[in-house]
Amino acid sequence: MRRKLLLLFGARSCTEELYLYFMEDKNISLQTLRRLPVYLHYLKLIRKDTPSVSATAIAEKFGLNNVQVRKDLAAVSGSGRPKTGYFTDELIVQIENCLGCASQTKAVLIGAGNLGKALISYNGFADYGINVISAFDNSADVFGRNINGKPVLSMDELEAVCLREDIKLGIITVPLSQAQSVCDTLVRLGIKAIWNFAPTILRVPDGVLVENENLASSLAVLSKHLHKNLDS
Amino acid sequence: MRRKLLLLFGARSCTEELYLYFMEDKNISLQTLRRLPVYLHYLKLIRKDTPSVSATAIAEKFGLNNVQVRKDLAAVSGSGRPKTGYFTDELIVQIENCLGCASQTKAVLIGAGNLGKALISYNGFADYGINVISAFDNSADVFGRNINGKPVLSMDELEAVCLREDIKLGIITVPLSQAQSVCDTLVRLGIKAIWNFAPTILRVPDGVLVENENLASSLAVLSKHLHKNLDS
DNA sequence: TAGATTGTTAATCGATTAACAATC
DNA sequence: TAGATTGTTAATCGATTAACAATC
Repeated sequence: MRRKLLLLFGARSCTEELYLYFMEDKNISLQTLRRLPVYLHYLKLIRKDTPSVSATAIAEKFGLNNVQVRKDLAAVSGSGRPKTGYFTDELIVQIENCLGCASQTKAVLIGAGNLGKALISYNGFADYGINVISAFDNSADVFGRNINGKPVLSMDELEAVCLREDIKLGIITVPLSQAQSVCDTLVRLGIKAIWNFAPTILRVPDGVLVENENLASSLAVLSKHLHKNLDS
Repeated sequence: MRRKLLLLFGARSCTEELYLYFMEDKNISLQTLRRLPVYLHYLKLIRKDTPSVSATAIAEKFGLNNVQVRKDLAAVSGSGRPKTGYFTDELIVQIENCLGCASQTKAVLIGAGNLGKALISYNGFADYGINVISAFDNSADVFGRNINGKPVLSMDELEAVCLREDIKLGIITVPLSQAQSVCDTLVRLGIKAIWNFAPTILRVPDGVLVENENLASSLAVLSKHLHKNLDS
């Protein structure tokens, strides 16, 4: 697809060309987007020994359908070659570009309980260009402390920090009862993407994306599977 | 559905009836299963003030389609009444039964890094009948310590514990590089369900369920959404 | 009775997979 | 050239939504 657009280049105005370019890039399916980081990690692991890799080999590695992998890669690359496959280094760069790993996105985390503390201590965010600048929590246990070099501030300071730093991403790790009201506050402060760990579905206006990391939902699936086997 | 089966009761043998009962119970769609805990939490919250609740009201609360909620509830309840809706307490019990909240499932956790520590400190598992009995890690930092009253044991002891306690659920919070080999070990020790936090897709034989809590995938979705908005 | 609500059947939508043509 | 591999078009599958009949 990308290749075709580049061939067309020159026949259209530059603006129109760029528009089409971005439009198409946006149409990556949600499921594809979720698989791309898996491929990316794997490719980084094998890059030293394996200069080129085929979709078939990746599919084999993860037990996926090879057409699925090829479609996923086609969405970001378009530089695969029959017989050869894809150049590993090239593919890594293309996936990273698609995911926006190079950019720096500042984020805040609300709720410094066990899970919140673990997340702020986790250093894997940087790989995706995400930088959690501070946590917010009113509880006396954590308020004022430093975790992983990041300050835990009072909720009173949330507004000032969000506006000053132009924060676009919020991570919610508060208990269920506070989740929706924290969410509403974040939206009011201009946040455009929310990573929600509370076991609920948050209501947000159009243009704000919520990604639910609902541990309860996963537990339900696992628990059900175990009981299914017991029943039969 | 359930109601129909109960009406048929007596016309069939008891064994056949029970078989059908469990078969149908198993066919709850994956997505429905993921939403049930969300409803359950909400119902518990409102049970005091709200003796009965309609699917429409629940749908409204979470911004879902009301037919979807009704289908979800039909899968576990079948006791809804036109005009009234569902009795809150009854619905809670029915969802809990479906999810197997009452039973006790023992689990082990492999990898007591930041995330592993947070999960073992999290007390919400009990709500789903899951009891993490111990963590396993060879790192000198954590090995031999107690976290939230649960011992962190050496990996050498994993086999003995799994077999002795008849463990069916394993939680993987090790780094990517060790994830598949830990998974293989757990499968060999008879584990039937795996909750995987490593950013990869694990390969398992038929009959073993893997639930991926891939933080990298979620970050990819969030990161992409933020960049989409910047581009346009 | 009238109206709110349930539950079911059919239509739509998105994602996966199968079949096949194109290419190095 | 022959064969491996890509990329595309069509078929399938599961989940969501719309339309409607049933019920208290």
